[in-house]
Amino acid sequence: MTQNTSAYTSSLLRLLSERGYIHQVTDAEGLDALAAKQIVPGYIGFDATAPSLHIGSLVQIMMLRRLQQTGHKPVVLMGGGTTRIGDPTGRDESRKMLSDQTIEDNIASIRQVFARLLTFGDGPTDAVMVNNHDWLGKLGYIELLQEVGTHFTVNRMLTFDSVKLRLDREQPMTFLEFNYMILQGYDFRHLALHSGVRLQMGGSDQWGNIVNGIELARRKDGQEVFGLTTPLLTTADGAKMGKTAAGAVWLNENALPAWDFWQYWRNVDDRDVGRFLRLFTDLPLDEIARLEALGGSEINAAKVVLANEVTKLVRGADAAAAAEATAAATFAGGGVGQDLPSLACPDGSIALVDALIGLGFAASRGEAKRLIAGGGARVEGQAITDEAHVIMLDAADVRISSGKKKHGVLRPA
RNA sequence: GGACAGGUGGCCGAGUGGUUAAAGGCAGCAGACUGUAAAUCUGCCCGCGCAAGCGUACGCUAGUUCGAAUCUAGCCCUGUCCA
Repeated sequence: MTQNTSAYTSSLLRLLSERGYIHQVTDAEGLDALAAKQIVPGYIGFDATAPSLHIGSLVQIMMLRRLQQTGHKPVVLMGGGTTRIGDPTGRDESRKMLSDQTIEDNIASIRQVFARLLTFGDGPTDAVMVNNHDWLGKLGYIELLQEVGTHFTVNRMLTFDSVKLRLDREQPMTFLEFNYMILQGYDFRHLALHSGVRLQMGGSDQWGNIVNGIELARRKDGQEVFGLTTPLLTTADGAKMGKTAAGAVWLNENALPAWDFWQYWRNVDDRDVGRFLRLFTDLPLDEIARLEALGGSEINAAKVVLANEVTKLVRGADAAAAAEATAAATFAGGGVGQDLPSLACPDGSIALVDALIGLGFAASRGEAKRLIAGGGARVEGQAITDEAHVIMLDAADVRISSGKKKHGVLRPA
């Protein structure tokens, strides 16, 4: 779906299109015209199932940022109400329910990240955060059926991918989950009616849900609203973004240290560098084109830029600088950096096995031993293959490594 | 409520009484090669233990058996069809 950029007159669609955010738009010309003449309030919904979003949501967050950058108004919709139901999209099993308190806590925690990337306030293009529990929670069942239920046919609902997937796999889909798309449609209509929102954006898997909302707004209120989706973001080797060995790449600092966050971007596949720079940084396009063109091992310089820029946006400039310095000291200098995970060793000695576990490089003693036996454990850069090895510490820090990328420090307290 | 089919390690998926801590694949970890990349090849991949070994594990519970993931009964859960 790559429209030619020059066809757009609004800076919003031009920017989104140039940087690779657009997969589908319901009415590109209509939206373009609207964005060219007025402030378009646009929203994206986010789940509140965890205390932090991960980088799978970063495209959406960045899209809200682009919206604001081009003079429009971002609306962050927290799914306080819909999280109580659970989005069946992309899931082949039901998800367990969360308590109200957990959901509220999650929303508060997630909010911190948005505050870094968007400017909140009361001005016409300031971002606002809303919670759909505020209106969904008030809806009675009968009321919901009357208001919304009459505009959805089961025939149509059954054709949605999220539903078909379950049915095809002969997995259960509860009636509760089946209602998710109705509520999401209701959100759009509600925001269009009460907050002047004209655009919903989201991942390509949200297309169906978005279209539902558009139809609902049109049928109930005669309101014309628009939808836009981003391409499904996978890494060059086809994996969904945001999952790594250790788990998800969380946006919140307390869920994932800045060092690990920075490292994720530093280790991105060569083929992803340009695309990620466009999506996840504010660097100008010609600068990105230059970085992307770097060949061979020079592309590593571009990866450092990517890691720095993204970390700066999400975690702050200090975090980015510290991570870069640590990387330089650790990988180029063969020393240790401040940001590496560390373990205090007050006793003056520690078994290598315990050090590996303490630093989080191994989950059990057996795993640590296997790592050592396989030649993957290093002390001060020297591979140690003796499982019973004990490290003696004097005054200085000792550098422990698992493989080539994971490094940590033992501090003699 | 009835009939039938199922519930195996992070995921997929073999396995119908002992040689099964459970084939194979994916994911993951490490080694080699490199550029903290990809691809490829090699090793590892439940826990404790130096080890012999021990402990857990095939939906849950109770049985049959010298011995069960495999057989029996009850229960829970899921799917398909019927009411």
